[in-house]
Amino acid sequence: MTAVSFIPLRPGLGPEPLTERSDAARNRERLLKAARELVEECGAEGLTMDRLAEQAGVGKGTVFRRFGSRAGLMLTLLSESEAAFQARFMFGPPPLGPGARGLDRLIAFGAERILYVMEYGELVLAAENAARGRFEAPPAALWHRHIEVLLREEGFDGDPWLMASALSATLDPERLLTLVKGHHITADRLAASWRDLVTRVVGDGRLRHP
Amino acid sequence: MTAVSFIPLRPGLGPEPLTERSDAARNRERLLKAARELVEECGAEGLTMDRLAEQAGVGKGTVFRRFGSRAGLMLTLLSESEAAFQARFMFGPPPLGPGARGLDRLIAFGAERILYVMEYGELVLAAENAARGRFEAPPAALWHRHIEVLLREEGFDGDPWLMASALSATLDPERLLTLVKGHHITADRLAASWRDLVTRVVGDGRLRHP
DNA sequence: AGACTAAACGGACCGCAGTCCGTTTAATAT
DNA sequence: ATATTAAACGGACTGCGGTCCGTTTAGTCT
Repeated sequence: MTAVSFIPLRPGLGPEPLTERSDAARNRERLLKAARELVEECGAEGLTMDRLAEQAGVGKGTVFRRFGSRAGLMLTLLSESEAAFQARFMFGPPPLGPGARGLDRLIAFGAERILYVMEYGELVLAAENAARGRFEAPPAALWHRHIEVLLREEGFDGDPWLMASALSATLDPERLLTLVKGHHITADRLAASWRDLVTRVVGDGRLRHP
Repeated sequence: MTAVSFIPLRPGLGPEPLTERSDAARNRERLLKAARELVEECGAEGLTMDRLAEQAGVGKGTVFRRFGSRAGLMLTLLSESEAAFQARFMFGPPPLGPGARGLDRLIAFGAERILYVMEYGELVLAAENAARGRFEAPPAALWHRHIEVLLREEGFDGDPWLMASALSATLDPERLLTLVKGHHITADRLAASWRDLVTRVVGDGRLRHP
């Protein structure tokens, strides 16, 4: 298994070619500031690339040069909170972080993910499909690996890669948001169902061999 | 539980207000013919509403009047095969249709669904989110119910509605297509993983109490 | 300071889905 | 036949994401 680099995302945060031209840096600041303002007052879906360019006092081409696409921009806006989330389940305290049993970490992971989507829903949704290019590296791949590892840790006897993919699909932001906003399902109920699902999937020994 | 009407979809197939004006009927035929031709030669993603209107020799407004949206059009193009699929799992022979045990029907359902997505993938994808209006009634709701019923039949002790939703998410066309086309997973492997998943979820008695 | 160059810039431009509204027309009533 | 009218029509229009390419400029080299 190859090593997983921490936080593979960061479309436009640090100096990309190691030295960034001053005007580029200035415009990046302007753009991020303007983007946060627009999201603040219009919501994520109210942010259009034209409006962003105008608000930042910058040409439209510059916006796309920097972020590649709208999804890439959203990914950038999310990168801090995503990184924090990643850090918590990779290095944080149990039961989310290492130190707890795999099943418990899985349960905690789902619960936290649900809360995360509740909080950043709009952005997450808008960031979902960043164009494959030299931009973006969506965080989803990391959860997938994470879930797969935890399944293996629990001695999952099956197809851990695909099962991890299936479990990830279950936490899809669009599904979660539809359930919560459209069907008035509570986050607690979602978390309970997730707990039930993963428990059955790992085939909890306490249940199977009482 | 309220009755489920068979084939709630059919945006523009039959005479809608029971008597359809002759020019409307004529244009509907033209549009469907042109749409099928375009999909044939350009694929689903190559079909644009402008091109369709032109090819059919019809104004753009007419296209939208008829189908409501691009997704609505795709839904219409799919309606025959969708109806056939529905008929098979609702009224067809076991193990897909009634007569088999719930778990076996679930397994068969997933396998068939996977094959279906392999075949009509592009269209299914393009049809995914039809606008909520007087158009469309996406088939997804029906599968959800179907899965829920089968879970209950197996004596599922949990939150059958949400679990059915989670299992549906697992069969999401976008996920399946990404897996097959992007990661070269075979349909067989997908079906096997689905089988594994639902077996664990219903908590197969043969496994739990050997 | 002046020349050079690669990078950054910006806005006109494109194709697309979807809307609006003035015009045409099929069916019906007289 | 003619008048009426509700429905269907069609294409100009909007707003969007994304691209292209000629122009400007920051940093460097002499």
